[in-house]
Amino acid sequence: MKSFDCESSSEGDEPTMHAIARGAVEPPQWLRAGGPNWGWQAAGGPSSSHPAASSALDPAGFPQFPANAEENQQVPGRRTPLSAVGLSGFYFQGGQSNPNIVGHGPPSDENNPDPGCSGQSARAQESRLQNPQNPGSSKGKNRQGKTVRLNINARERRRMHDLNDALDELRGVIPYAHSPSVRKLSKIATLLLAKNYILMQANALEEMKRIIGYLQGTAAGAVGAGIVAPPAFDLQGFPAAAKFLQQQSLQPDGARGREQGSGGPGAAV
DNA sequence: TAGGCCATCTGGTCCT
DNA sequence: AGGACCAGATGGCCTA
Repeated sequence: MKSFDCESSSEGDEPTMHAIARGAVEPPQWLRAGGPNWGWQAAGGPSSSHPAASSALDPAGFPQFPANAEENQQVPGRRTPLSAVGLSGFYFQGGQSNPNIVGHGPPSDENNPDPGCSGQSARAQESRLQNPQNPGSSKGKNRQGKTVRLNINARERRRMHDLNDALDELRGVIPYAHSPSVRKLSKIATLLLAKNYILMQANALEEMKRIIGYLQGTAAGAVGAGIVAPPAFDLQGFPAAAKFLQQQSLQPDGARGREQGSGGPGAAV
């Protein structure tokens, strides 16, 4: 598919997507970036060479969690269902004047797409609408063949609509800038972003488990007394914990206690 | 104007 | 046989 050949995009929010979706497969980066940034951080991988990579670090582009479906529908570029614009049955209205477009019984709107609204090619429309000038004996068969073809087309259209609906739902649950002024994520962007979001969540979960295990492993009351990692304890795999402990060690005792209660950087985990 | 994205049509393949 | 799935082709829309 050509869409997958050239992923660079000219769309407004696409740059954010690229840095996130293609490069950020090393989630720990988001924890190392100072502050409770639960956002997408460019991982400095291959994607960092992408001209748009830096924009992914822009907090302004940071996720505003799940917008509702209504908001999604306001996003420019949103596909408009034929039925939603009152174009159901368009084909059959035309088909009545064109003997080649006939159906068996009352047609469903799915069988009657709107040639003016759809993006179908003129070639496709022409081949479907043209009169083949076949002999009368094959006319019935031809009509039946057209009906079969229309049914197949309708099913395929419905299938693609279902796929798009699923993609819309996916857009609704992954963090990115949901806004009427921001164009919705492309399909490929949605999939890549979702993939990295899952990886990030899994990574966060792993780290949280390690932190909990570590805290449970330390002597009771260690936090109140001032947390100090055991000499042999390797904090390399605990970026957030390391940062937390470092801050703890730099703060006076009083401030330390307050910080623990008010949810400091460590609380972001 | 070129490039990206998309919807649709279409024919092929596989499965039930 | 009919339906689901897939990929290629095509043209429209939008943006830089």
